[in-house]
Amino acid sequence: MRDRALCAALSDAELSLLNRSAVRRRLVRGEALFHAGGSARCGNLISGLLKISAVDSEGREQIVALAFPGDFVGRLDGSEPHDVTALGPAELCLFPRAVMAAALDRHRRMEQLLMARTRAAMDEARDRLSRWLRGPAEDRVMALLTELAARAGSPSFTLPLTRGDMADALGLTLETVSRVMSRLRAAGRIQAAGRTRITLPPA
Amino acid sequence: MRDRALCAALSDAELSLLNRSAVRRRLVRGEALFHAGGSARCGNLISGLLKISAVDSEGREQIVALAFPGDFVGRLDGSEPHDVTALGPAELCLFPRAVMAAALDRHRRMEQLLMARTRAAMDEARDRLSRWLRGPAEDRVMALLTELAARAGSPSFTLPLTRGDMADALGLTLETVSRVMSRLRAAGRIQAAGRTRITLPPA
DNA sequence: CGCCGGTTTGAAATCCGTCAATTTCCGTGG
DNA sequence: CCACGGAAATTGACGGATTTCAAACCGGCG
Repeated sequence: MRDRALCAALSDAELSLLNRSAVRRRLVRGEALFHAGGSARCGNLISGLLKISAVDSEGREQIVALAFPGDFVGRLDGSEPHDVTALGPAELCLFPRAVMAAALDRHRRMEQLLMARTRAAMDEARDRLSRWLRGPAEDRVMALLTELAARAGSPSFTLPLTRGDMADALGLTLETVSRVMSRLRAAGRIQAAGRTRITLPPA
Repeated sequence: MRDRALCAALSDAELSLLNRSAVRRRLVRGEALFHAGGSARCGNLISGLLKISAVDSEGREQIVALAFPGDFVGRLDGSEPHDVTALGPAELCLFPRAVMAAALDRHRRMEQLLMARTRAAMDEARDRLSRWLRGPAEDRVMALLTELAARAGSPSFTLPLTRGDMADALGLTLETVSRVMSRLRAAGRIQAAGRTRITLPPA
């Protein structure tokens, strides 16, 4: 994990120093890590999957990003504009903001890594604008499934989101997602064992 | 302008040094600054408005961001994943990538400014996910107009986008945008003189 | 004056959202 | 081990909003 996280920039000595203020945290499905408004901590996702979401004025939830293992979560300035919630069992390594900020200040390489990640997150958000939130529902669902397969590193994977979560991510309703999944299965564009075991044909 | 751009971090001497490799560029409406794939330059938008867009497999364009005066455009690593096009007459100050990268390497403050901007751009993209690309067409159009009014610093402004551009930004069709604009005008939710002079009522 | 890009408007078809009824899955307790 | 309960998912019907296709309109510029 360490090589995937920001800590890759640190020496062993520095790492153990940082680790003294580290807090391990485990979440279960649906448990909130942060709420919109602020947080005193930030850190890395070790395992599991998080959703980063906003709730609009009508009370509907929009997922603006997913966090995968190795991703940095939280803000250095404590301004957390979104809710961050576990989609399943998840494990994190958290630090007080001040500690993280000091580490970044000390290690330029670490700061550059964070910069690169932020850029990547921006590109991902923009990508989603074009690939997940336009066009017919079928295309959106396929785009999401394709992304998850890519992240899983295999065309066969366990779907970590409920239909409702998928709907919130894609800007659709739960029912539409369900119908589309059924249609995709019937058309042979995906294979499904149970409700969460998905396989994408080579195509 | 300088105080709004990254150069705010530089001393006069450093600035004049940097300026020796600066290139001024003017664009007319529809003229491309970058094409998806790569570019050798990056810099600041001085005046005018740019659209940053991707073209999907069906040939439709999705605007993933707008660039306003003072915004940084281009990438330090040359990987430009989007098309960047002028929405109207625009003026830029460009540098070779290597020069910009060296300046950032030398001036930590400048690098931090760029970092802050990248974060802001990410938040903006995520915001748009929830505010521009879901809900009824009327809400989306109003959200765009409100944003433009805020950027213009006045409830009365000249619409810099064609109906087609608005549609590409909002994930709608040109016709729907036109219909919605007519409806909004009829309902008194906006005032329009000619096709581009817009005024938003105080609300 | 007439072209042309941009815009408006219309009518029909389609897709998606809403409301509502079932059904499936899965963990829990008997 | 099975039955039960509830959450998640599926499916159906219907209405409305948006897209699509098509035609007409406006305004600037050669």
